[in-house]
Amino acid sequence: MSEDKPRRSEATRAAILMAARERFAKDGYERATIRSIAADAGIDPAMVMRYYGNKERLFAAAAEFDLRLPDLSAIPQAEWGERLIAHFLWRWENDETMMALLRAGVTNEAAAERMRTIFAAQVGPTLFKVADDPATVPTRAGLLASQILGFALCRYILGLPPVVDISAEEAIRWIGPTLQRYLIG
Amino acid sequence: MSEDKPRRSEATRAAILMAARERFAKDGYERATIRSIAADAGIDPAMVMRYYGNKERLFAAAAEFDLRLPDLSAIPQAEWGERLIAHFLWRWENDETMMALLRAGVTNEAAAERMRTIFAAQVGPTLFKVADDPATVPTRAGLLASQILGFALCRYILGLPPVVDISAEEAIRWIGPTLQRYLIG
DNA sequence: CCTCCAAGTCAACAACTGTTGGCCAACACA
DNA sequence: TGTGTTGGCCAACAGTTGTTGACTTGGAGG
Repeated sequence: MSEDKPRRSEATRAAILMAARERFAKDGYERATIRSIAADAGIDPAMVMRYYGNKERLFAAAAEFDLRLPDLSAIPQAEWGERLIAHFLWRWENDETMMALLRAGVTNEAAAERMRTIFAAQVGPTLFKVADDPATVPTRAGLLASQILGFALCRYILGLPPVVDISAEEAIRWIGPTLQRYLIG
Repeated sequence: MSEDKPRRSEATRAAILMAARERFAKDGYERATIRSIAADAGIDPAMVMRYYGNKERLFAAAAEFDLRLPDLSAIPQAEWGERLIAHFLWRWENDETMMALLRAGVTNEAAAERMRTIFAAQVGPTLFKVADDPATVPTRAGLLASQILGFALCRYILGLPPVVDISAEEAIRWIGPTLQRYLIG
């Protein structure tokens, strides 16, 4: 009545979600069409609507994301910066949800709002737990995000040649100290 | 014959270009429609086609951009980082072409290619002129771009609250040293 | 056997897109 | 006066989009 009990089959439901994440990551929000997502999942476009209602809610479901930030209190303070950039490098290359979120967030306000929420809910608390001066945490978290997102933007989305060519070890050696300074400098 | 001599009126031609830059900056490439641009310019959509041929070429014209990088050899080396971030902050807030380029570059391959070209043609040479070791210039330029673009992304596009709230002076004090290290560290 | 219902397909809708070609008004010049 | 030419508008095209509702299938339960 109040909440309809929709028909469902977990298998195709998951297939839709996977295809959606791929398309949103590759094409962004507007160019990823319901039809292309359905084709990738091997089903009819109408199924996508039946399972997720509309495109906006499909994106919301596909963009559910956990940064899986490490517990900094279990890591020597001197290694925080390097561990963080290494973590994000690995995360970015093994979960296309981040790419979907960033590509969509640049042109779609709802996706941008989602990124802000994830940032506030996951980055903030991680830093607060180990902060000397809580008052500076938001600024430090923001600067952290700016360097990490900027590197990902240049490397995975814009494909700036010199940034693409940087090895993982080099990236850690260059960017680790930057994050370190933003965290405790 | 071979090349048609199109009808033109510099006034409306410029109005179209200005409206296009605004729309591309606000909406990105796919959501900025010829019709909305024409409406902003107060003319008929067909005029846009007559003056610029098609959407892709209109964007190419609207995304013509000069970073106006300062000549580092005329600045004390110790100030390079702060001067650069201050310059970009000012540039970003006074020319929406950068926003148009970034918003479009994230979902449109031609726009991304344009950003790569601008980067290679304007950032590389500026650093080469004052470099000790030319071999490291591309990497340094790439890291520079990652921090600057990342900050702009968080501040002007995603609108992460703590990054939006940072004052210009704070931004210069935090990010200047980062760029300094990427340049000569 | 029949019945029922979830799972899925099909065809169409209205809106919007980039793009095209024909038409009109005004002015320049002979 | 007539004749181009320039700058602009209008209406329509073909294709694509998100979305909807009616139809078909296939298996489980009686």
